[in-house]
Amino acid sequence: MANVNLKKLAGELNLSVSTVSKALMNSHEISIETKERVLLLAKQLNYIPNPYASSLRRKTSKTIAVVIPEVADSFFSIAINGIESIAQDKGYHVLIYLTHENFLKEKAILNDFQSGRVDGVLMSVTSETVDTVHIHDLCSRGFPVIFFDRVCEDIETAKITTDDFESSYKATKHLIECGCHKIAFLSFSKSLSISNKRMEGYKQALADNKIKSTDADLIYCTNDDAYNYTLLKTVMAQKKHPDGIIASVEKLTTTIYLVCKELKRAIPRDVKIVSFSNLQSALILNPALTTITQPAFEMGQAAATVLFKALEKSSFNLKKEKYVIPSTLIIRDSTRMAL
Amino acid sequence: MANVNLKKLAGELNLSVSTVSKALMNSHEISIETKERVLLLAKQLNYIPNPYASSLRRKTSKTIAVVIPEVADSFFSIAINGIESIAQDKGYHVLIYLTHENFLKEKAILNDFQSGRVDGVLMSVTSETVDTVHIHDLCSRGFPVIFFDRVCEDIETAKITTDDFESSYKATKHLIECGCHKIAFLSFSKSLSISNKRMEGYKQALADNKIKSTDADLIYCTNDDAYNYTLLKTVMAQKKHPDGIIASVEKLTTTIYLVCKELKRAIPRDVKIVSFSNLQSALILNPALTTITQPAFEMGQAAATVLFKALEKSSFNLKKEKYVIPSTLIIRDSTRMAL
DNA sequence: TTTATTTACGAAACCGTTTTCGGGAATCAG
DNA sequence: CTGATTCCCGAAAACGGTTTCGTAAATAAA
Repeated sequence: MANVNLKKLAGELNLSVSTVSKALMNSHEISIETKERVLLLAKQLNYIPNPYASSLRRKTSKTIAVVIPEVADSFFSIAINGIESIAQDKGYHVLIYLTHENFLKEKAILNDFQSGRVDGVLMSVTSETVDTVHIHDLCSRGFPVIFFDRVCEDIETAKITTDDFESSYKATKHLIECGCHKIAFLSFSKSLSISNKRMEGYKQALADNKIKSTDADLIYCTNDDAYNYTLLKTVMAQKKHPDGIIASVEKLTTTIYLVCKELKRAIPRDVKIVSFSNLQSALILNPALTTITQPAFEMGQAAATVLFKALEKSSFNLKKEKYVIPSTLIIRDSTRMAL
Repeated sequence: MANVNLKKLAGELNLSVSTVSKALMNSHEISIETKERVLLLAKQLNYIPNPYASSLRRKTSKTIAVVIPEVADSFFSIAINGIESIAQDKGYHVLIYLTHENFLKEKAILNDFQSGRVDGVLMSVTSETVDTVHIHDLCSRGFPVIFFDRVCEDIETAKITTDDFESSYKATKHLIECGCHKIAFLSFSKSLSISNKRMEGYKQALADNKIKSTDADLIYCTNDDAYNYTLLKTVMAQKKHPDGIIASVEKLTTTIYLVCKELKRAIPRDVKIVSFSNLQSALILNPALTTITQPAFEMGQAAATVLFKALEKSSFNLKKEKYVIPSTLIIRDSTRMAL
């Protein structure tokens, strides 16, 4: 492929390889005239340096990794957008790895990073991740790890999150103010801190409003849509079904809507629904969905920005970097009182 | 980072670097006992080869690129899923590049591939791409380029598409059968072949059913949501507004729904809508959206599969590879007659 | 026994950069 | 005029693998 390299340029110009290299790097050791000669020919021949030779020598790859559970989720899609926008600015390349919520995959992917393939990683852990030695290993080697959204509590490194507790609290309070008495919380992982924080916000709001919380109202969904469907169906089929629901993850929205449709539970009359979601189509749903919308793009940008700060200054202390970017509760028809 | 390398292993084992390397590659030149010794120590010390040293020497990177307009679109998200699933199987890494429908970005990104950074590219061109020399350049150097979804007609290489003409024809016919007489087509690019094929299918269906097509019914939307909103608003505000609409791209769905809501045009009573879309939430929209759903995951997988065939056999002729995976028309409430 | 072949390994070149080091020529200070 | 700097460049080592080639020893063939 890349047929024109430094040696070729050097040959054409009657210069040494090292001189050409330095000229291209705008080194002060090289005279202006020589630099111009080199630049000119390099442009003419469309010289493009071999990134792998360069990475090998410099021990930096100008590449970062993004490790996420999946990409078919608008939060992660939009976050990638934010990450990529910063990376492109900085001239970095971004490798994408999907774990599909599989812990072993996550482990294998991170293990590979010891090879020096990437200069740092932005990640959201899987819902299965409880053991964190694979991440700890990387961190202890000084490898930059930045968590965004789904963080590991027990690892001290940069974390970009949203205000999960507070926004969940607000959403729950909103449901209560709308007259809900029996509010269910749809969790999707027992281990994920993000899921637990949201649950805590929910519980706190109930407590503050003197509503007793039952464990029966905590619905543990999984990554399996079919399973979730039957689970939610049994929940909503009960005579004393919840009159308010908080879905702690976007993908549960479709399921709960379908269940309500099937069971002829009218939203918001029979049950009011609010969901953590970044779906652009939330406002054209039937009915329009009240959402807690996470600042996905901003979180992606923030994560990338922090990483690049660390890459630019090796003394940069990632452990101190904690950013909490607030989510916004957008009230729509699915929680409307008079309808 | 990667402190344990071949030299280290060789030292510990009293072997030469070349022997260790060959042992790890399971070369026949190395005795079984030596191989076992090497493998054991490599595992113990968690040896991970430096990918860049290897790429430099072998002139292959075990990395592919995916170049797409954006990722916050369910078609592309799902397609990435398909691509990544195959790549992970094959032990390849995938670099993501977003063009944001910007031709110059696309050009710069592809130009960089001459460096040997990636072994091949899967791409969907921008809506601005008319000049295709940058792609031609790569192809003529024998660099594997696989188009998926948004292809360039004038470039002979592997193409994975869906049946844009036929599915658009079917959708239009469906609208006609639902009693629509004035059907508008929402295009999003004058140059994109995919957009034009869909338009042709639409026109053909009109012609076959003796409905005269007016240029006024071809609505050219852009990448700017706000612009599209006002454009569609003026269209739908007319007294003789369309009674049927085909949205040729997913992102226009939200816009047209909002416009109808704003203008109190009832769907499907006043206007019936069908959209090219992979939104999972289509069936819980207000009303549920009739879609032409593209086989995004399968297209991604197919594209990756073709690429890996080419990478495994250098004699593989990409020019002959054309796959058309059909879309499916899913009829829902937004085109229902009696409502 | 001699010759040919196989087996198992090491030395060294190589991939294309970057970077250190050294040195000749020119410029400057004394 | 001599010595110290500065300017500009090239030789060579280095990065960490892979691959070619050579070769000593063991084995097979003649």
